[in-house]
Amino acid sequence: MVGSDASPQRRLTKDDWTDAALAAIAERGVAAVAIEPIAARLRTTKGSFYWHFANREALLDAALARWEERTTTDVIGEIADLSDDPVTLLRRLIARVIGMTERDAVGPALLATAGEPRVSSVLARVTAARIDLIVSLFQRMGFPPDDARRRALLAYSAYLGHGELAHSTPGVLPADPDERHAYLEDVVLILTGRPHR
Amino acid sequence: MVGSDASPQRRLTKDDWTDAALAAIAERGVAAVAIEPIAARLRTTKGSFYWHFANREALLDAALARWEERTTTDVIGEIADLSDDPVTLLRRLIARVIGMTERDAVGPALLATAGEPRVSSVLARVTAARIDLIVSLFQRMGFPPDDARRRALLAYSAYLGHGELAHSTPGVLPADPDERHAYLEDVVLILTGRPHR
DNA sequence: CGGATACCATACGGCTACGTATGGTGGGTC
DNA sequence: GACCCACCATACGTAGCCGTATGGTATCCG
Repeated sequence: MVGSDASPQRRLTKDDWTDAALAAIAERGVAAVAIEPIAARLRTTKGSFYWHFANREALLDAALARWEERTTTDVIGEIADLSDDPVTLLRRLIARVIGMTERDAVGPALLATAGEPRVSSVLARVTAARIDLIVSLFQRMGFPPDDARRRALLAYSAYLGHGELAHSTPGVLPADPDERHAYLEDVVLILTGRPHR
Repeated sequence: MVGSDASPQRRLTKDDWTDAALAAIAERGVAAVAIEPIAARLRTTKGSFYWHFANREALLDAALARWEERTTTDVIGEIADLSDDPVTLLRRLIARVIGMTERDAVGPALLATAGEPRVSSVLARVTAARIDLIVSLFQRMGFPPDDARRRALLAYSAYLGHGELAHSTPGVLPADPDERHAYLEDVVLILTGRPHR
């Protein structure tokens, strides 16, 4: 349920195929990047595909590259406004996750296929960039570097895990908007709070 | 890298096939539960498989059931000794996760295939059981029910996410044992600490 | 030691996906 | 209006996997 099924009768571009591949990944995993099924969804045939791409691998690479770019540029670039105070930024970052129950399902799908080298290298870059951003937020809150890194790891783990929950068993997450907001506030307080001695 | 490839020349049991299927899931996802490749790994043929099982679905069901049983019995039963104090239990629970870098990779693989009904029902049960356990821990620490549930959600999200990180990009996690221990202590303190006003 | 039963190998047909080859078609350009 | 080239459909051969059918071997049991 991402890019829908495309209009019937117009010419396709390389990007149409890439988007369809990402939609397939989001729905049924990397293994679902198969030319003929996607062609059927796009209401075209392999003939179109093999004009735009050399083979299946090329399509997968293009999809991964597109996701990497979108993910890093959008999320990180949009958040890291660095004019606001770090707690606000962290809250915004977390809200972005908690807010959308229907998240981008590509990330989870890729995590499951971390075995493939192509996938794992993309994942490594995206993960590192995101964690570094969160580390910098905690540092700007006054946490010493080691402490900041541990908190960032915890925060990012929670981010990933929340995504998995939303995608796999959304029933356990708060459905009511008020509860979601309370949860968000609680998470921020817990992650930013100095523990009692 | 779980069950290795089995000895060459003895008779196989149903459980041998089930274990091999779980190993396949751990390595390459649910889609890797394919009879002929697994048969090759077990150094036998489909003839063996179709004597023990009706079809591929039956094998997948058996593998999922086995994982569910192992997961709930082992982890929950072993932790929920309920004689110790809840903070110790939580620490033990978290340590079990942080401790093994090489985790059981079946969980992450299943999360990725939450689309399939068979997978999702197993996941729902396991997830609910685990979260309920953690909720009870926080309640026994004195947190009111709503608060306890939110903290449990955060803790379980972190659990899942940590597993994903360990499985996909272990490089970002602390490698040094001392650092791992410091991380564990920090996580416990953060998750159990009352936030400052 | 002869038969029955449990377990396995092999061969087959059907399906689906990959990749290639080759022949359309339609919208720009002179 | 002839042409060309970007773009697509169709047909083909190959390969991997499913599920069935059927025959083979090993082990137990009387």
